[in-house]
Amino acid sequence: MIKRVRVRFAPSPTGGLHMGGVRTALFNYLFAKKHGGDFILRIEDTDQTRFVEGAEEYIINALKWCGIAPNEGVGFGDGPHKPYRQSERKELGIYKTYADKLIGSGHAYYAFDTSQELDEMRKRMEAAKVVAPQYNAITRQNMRNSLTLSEDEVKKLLENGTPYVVRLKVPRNEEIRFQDIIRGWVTVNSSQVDDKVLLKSDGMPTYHLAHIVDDIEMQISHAVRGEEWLPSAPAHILIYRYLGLENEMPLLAHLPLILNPDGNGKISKREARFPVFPLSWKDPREETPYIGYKESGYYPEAFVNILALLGWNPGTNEELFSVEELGKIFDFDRVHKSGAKFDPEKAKWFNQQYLRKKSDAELAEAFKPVLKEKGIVRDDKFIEEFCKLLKEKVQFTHEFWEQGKYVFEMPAHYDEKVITKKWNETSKDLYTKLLTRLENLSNWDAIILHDDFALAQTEIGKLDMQLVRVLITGVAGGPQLFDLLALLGKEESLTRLRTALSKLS
RNA sequence: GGCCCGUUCGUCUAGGGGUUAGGACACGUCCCUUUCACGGAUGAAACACGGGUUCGAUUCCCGUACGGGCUACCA
Repeated sequence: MIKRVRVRFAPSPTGGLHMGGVRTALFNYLFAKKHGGDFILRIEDTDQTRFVEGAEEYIINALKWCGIAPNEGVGFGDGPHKPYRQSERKELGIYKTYADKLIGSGHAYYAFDTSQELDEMRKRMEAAKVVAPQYNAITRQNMRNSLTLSEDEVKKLLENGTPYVVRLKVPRNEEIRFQDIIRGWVTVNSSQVDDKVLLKSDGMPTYHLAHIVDDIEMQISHAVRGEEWLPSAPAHILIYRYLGLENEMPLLAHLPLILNPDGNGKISKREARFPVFPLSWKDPREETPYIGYKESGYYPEAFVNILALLGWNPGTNEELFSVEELGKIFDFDRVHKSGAKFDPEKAKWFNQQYLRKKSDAELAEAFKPVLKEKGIVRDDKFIEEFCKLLKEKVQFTHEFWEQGKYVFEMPAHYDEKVITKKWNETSKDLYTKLLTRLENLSNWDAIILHDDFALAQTEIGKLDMQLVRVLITGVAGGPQLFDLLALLGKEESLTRLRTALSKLS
């Protein structure tokens, strides 16, 4: 029997969703698309101490912006397995049922140790030169739990309402072998796995129990998550096994991490010199908000394209893909094992590629707010023409202004380098003659201007086109000069030329 | 420290027992353009190291080095 593909993205609402998380969501989404399956959003809010206001909403909005919306789950209409928020599922007693089952079969036990007692145990272990103190098959023998306490004592403690956790009883020395879709077979000895807490003293499940219960109940076919989960996967295998669900458990896929471009480690939101969040994120606990890809001028399709190629590739030389295309060709067999350093420079290039695919009208529409903000009024046709001229020069919409503001404003000063080099005592006379010629020109379009300039050179002397450009715009570079003159129009162009001539005397 | 995972140009990567080790970003040069950019061409640039296995290893195996992850009543 082949299971229907059902994958989930299951973040914790502990902050803004960063690009690594989005990439995990994306790969889940693409895999679901590829196999015509379901993509589910589950909110894993089992840690009440780390809950952050607005995080859940942010996650939902970010997925929407990226165009990788789940078809089931929190914020996306729920579905047959609702609720999809673990805190709500806990109220239903779902997790306790499974925990009780494990206790019943002797694979889990109650532990009454206080955090102080746990600290003391760790200190003792460290003093005894144990490098990694663990609550495990050895140390649990000296702790206060239902394995060391008598049945009566345990009963009494429970009746008295003594706080307890439920721990997984991990065997002392047993090979645990499991297959990962991306990494192949992984073998770990159970001596390396601690007796993981399954149910916390506040009654909430930990991730380890909760995700397993939910993946089973929600009929998840593939558990796709970051590499940071690989070390705890053996414990998860044990839980499935002790629950008698090993044959029903989802296939595992551990994704490589996205690494910091310079130096090492996972991308850090604090130190990064590039956006790490898709949308800007204001953490209620912090002063300054983080600016997002959206606010930095990235198109969602570019952002998604960048992410898709971090740790995966199509096996061809093509690099530009829409989400739809990716959903047809993506699969785990071409996902890497090793982490990928993120390159902000290449990210910009991707955005440029998408910007250039936009029509002049679309670009103009996006640029209008900038003009409006500056109090500049121009008709649509003018703005479109402007965008057409400058689109080859920009990577982001906001650069239209930086690159071409001289179209909308009279030059305040003239590029010094060019003036120093090219403006001499004969210039004023020469360009005044040019001005006179242009005043008499009846047609003002790029081709006519081009021809007339050529002709002018034979009649009034050699013109320096870059100098002309500087007289008109103030800056040394820009789009085709004749196109630019045509865009400015005769009156504006000549006014600028006159102004320059008088200022430069 | 221990455990797990990894390692092809600076970066993202293709490839995979016999290749001039391919592409993209960034960088250099040239062409196009009466400027800049775009585009085109081109250059520099990589199989971490040491042992095996093999006629032959960048490719397979083992070590080492390096990188990363994990090592909570966090996910």
